[in-house]
Formats: sequence, C-alpha cells, structure tokens
Amino acid sequence: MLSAQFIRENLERVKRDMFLRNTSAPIDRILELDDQRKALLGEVEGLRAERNTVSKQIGQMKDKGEREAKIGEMRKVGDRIDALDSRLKAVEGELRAKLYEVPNILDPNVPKGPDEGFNVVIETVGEKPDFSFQPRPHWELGDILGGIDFERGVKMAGSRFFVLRGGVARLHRALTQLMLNEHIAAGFTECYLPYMLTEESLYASGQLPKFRENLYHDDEDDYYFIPTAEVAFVNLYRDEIIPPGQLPMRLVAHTPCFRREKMSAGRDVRGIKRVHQFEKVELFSYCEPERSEEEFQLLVQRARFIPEILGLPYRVLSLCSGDIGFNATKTYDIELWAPGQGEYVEVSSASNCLDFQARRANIRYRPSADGAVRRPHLLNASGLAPGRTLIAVLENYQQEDGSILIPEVLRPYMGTDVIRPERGP
RNA sequence: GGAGAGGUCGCAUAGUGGCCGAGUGCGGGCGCCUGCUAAGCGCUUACUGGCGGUAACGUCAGUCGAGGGUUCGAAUCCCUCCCUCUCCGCCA
Repeated sequence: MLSAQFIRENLERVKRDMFLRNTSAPIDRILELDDQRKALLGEVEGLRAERNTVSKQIGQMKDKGEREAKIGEMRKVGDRIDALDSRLKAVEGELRAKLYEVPNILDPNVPKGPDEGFNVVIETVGEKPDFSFQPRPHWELGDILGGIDFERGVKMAGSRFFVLRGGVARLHRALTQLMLNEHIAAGFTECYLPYMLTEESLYASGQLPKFRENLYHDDEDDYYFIPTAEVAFVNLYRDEIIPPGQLPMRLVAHTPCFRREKMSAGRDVRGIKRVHQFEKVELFSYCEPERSEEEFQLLVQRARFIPEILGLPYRVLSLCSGDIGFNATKTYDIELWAPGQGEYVEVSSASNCLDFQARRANIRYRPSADGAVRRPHLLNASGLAPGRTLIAVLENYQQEDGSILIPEVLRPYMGTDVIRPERGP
C-alpha cells in the first residue's frame, strides 16, 4: 500500500495515476481520516502521559486522602482515554481499509491507455514457423495425440479442467523441470511453498480485499488457495527485518495456481489456456530500492531465456496504465506465438512492485549492522507458466500427422525426440 | 483428535501489580588498550507512531504471541484466540 503520508506529499501524482489506471480510490477520504487520526492521537497520548505520571505518584503517596483524590481523578482520565481510544480505533480501521484499496503508483514510462488495447509491443523475437499444411490448435493436437482429455476433466471437476496423458503429460512436466533447473543454474534459490494461506497473507500480498471473487476459499478452515506463488513469496518475510547482506534475494518456486476466473467468464473457453488450476514457475526478488529497475530487467531476461532456448517466437509487451496490475508500478508481459490458434499467448508477467507490498506486508531490511531499517523493493515474474508454454510447444513443433517434435533442450527430460499419436481408451 | 507444558529485547534467560524507564549472559556495533586475527576494558544495542527540528537528534505514546477485560497503574491477574513443545491416537 501507499502510506497516507506519501499520498499527502504526492497528491497530484497519486490522483493522476488513479485516473490513468482507469480506476478510482478514496484519496480525499484518506487524507481526512489521517487528519482525524492525528488529532485524536495527540489528545489521547497527552492524557496517557498524564495518567502515567500521576499513577506513578500514587504509588509513592502516603496520605490516604490525597491518594484517594488522585485515584478518582485518574479514573475520569481513564474513562476519557477509553472514549477517545475507541474513536481512534474506528478511524484507524477505516483508514487502513481505505488504504488497502489504493493501487500502486505508476512508473513514468508506463504507456498511457485505458485498456489492454493500448499495451505497447516493445520487441518481437524469432521467426514464426512456416507450415506446408494448416497448423492445428493445441486442443485438436491433444485429441490426435490422445494427450489432452477435456471430457474426463470436465466430468470429474467441471468446466475449465482437463487431464493430460502420456507424452503430453510428460512434456508438461519436462517444461516445468527445464524452467526450474535453468533458473536455479542462474542463481535463484528453489523454494517449496504452501498452496493454502491465511486471509492475513492474502491481504499482505494485495489480493484482498479487492480480488476476493477470484480466489478459492476453504470455508471449513478459512484457507485461501494461492492464485500465484507470488502471494507466498511476499509473505515469506512478512513482519520481519531481513538482516544485512541478504539482498538481492532471488527465489524460484514451482506451484499450482488456483483461480476462479469469474472476471473472464466466457473468455478462452476452448483448450487449456484459461483454466482453474495451472502450474507456474515463479521468480521472485527482494532487492534494495536503488537497484529494482536493474532487478526488473534481470527478471525479464530470465523469463525471455525460456522461449529463447525452446526456439519459440515471442514478443515482449509493456502493459499500459489501464491494464497494469494493482500491485505493480510497471509490468512487462511475455507472449508466445501459438500458430494453431493464430494468436500470442501470455506466459509471463514481470512486475516491479517497488515498496508497495513490502509496506503492506511490513517487510524491512537492515542495510548494515548499525544502519537504520529500510523497505526493500519486491519484484515478481513468471518464468514461465508451463501449461501455456505447452500450448506453444505443441502448436509450433507440430507435424502434418499431428506428431510433435521435441525441442533439443527438452530431449534429456523427455527421453525421446518426438511425441506420436497414441489413441487411448 | 485427547492430555499436559509453554510463548519476555537477534539468541539464552530473570522477572507473581508501582523499585520494569524490562535485568543478566551471549551475539552485534563503536571506541580504548596491547606491537602482531588472543585476552581485557569502557560505551552502546529494537520497532511503530505523534509532536518539534533542514538534519543529527530530542520528546511523548505504544509494543513482553494477538485481541479483549480488571485496576489510578498490568510482562505480572482474568477471558478468548493463535502458535510451539512433549506424550497418546490416527495417518501420505
């Protein structure tokens, strides 16, 4: 979140960024509440100081009458403190709730525009494959290969679920392993994370309260299923002060992600592109504020590295102000070319969140043993989503008979250089 | 799931209503001494917020797992919750 103080000191910018995001936030109310908070705080702290002093004196008093008189007096002061304190609590509660609704400020370089139509392609890389036949979309290839079973997925779990089988299932796992291994080799530390988190954790990462309807929730034990590993990574150091010498801290994890997709009902209903449960290899970095832009570029490089080694055509987008996520100040997307569908498919989103999540999650770091604490910048990037990468591999490497050539780098993971049609029962 | 014990400053511990403005040890920082990576000595050692100040800093308030309560006054007493440990049961 932004602090009330920051909003006060950067009022014009904050309001302009809200406008550019095509959203609204209770900015004026926040300043009003912050004023009330300060006024009440001054009053209640003054009374507390008085009570502390007098109470101490009461402990020393010998004279019974004087003692009783002071106790009576302090009882009244106590009542006054209670009254002011409950007003203060109410004001602070509303202030916090309002601050939770304010998205991050925007990086000045973010393209301006109200919706995704204004995203800017900053680079297009690789040759789109030239087919001597009509390339098929992945759901047809999945059918030919006996590798994607939509009907049985839907039978057991409902729409937007599927089953992978045989070579395709293995290809999906191979992609996951390749991604993890490459990032670990590049110096990222692998983590195994919880897939269910408490409500408090979802607030800290910025998912709640605004995006509740996209989350799966366990009513019995009040757990939330992670929509991305980012949520767990933010909470890894929640309420902690990271000791000197730890930054930048670069982490990677492979987790499933669960999303209700209520916002995009009816979109991308075919295939495995938009589903309720998918895998993601997530990159995350805690770094010093001065080098978060550099760190951002590094994460984008890591994400791009995967289509590079897989030989997949891709492009890099800079998200415009209206399309950028709540937590991010700047976001680049990586999209892979999917020739069967004839469209680019988003497989990564790299975001610099500055200190927005660090403030929300109360994360600080100590630059040196004797230095004052500061807030780190937090960044995340998918590196990548294996399920959607699978779409691109299938569609780019398909042969006329529906078989799939395996990219060189995946062969050690696959134990074969081709997936052939294999009809299951 | 059942029974018991416990959560205090980075770590270990002391602390059963005012002497806690949280002590001590270890660890960390700064300095001194000593001719040599040892030992010793002194000082220091958290975070959040308000107010004042350009600032260093000062000052007030809050924080002893969290939240309530009792009291003039709570680390200390009461209630609720969370977590950890031990034993039993169950279990991938």
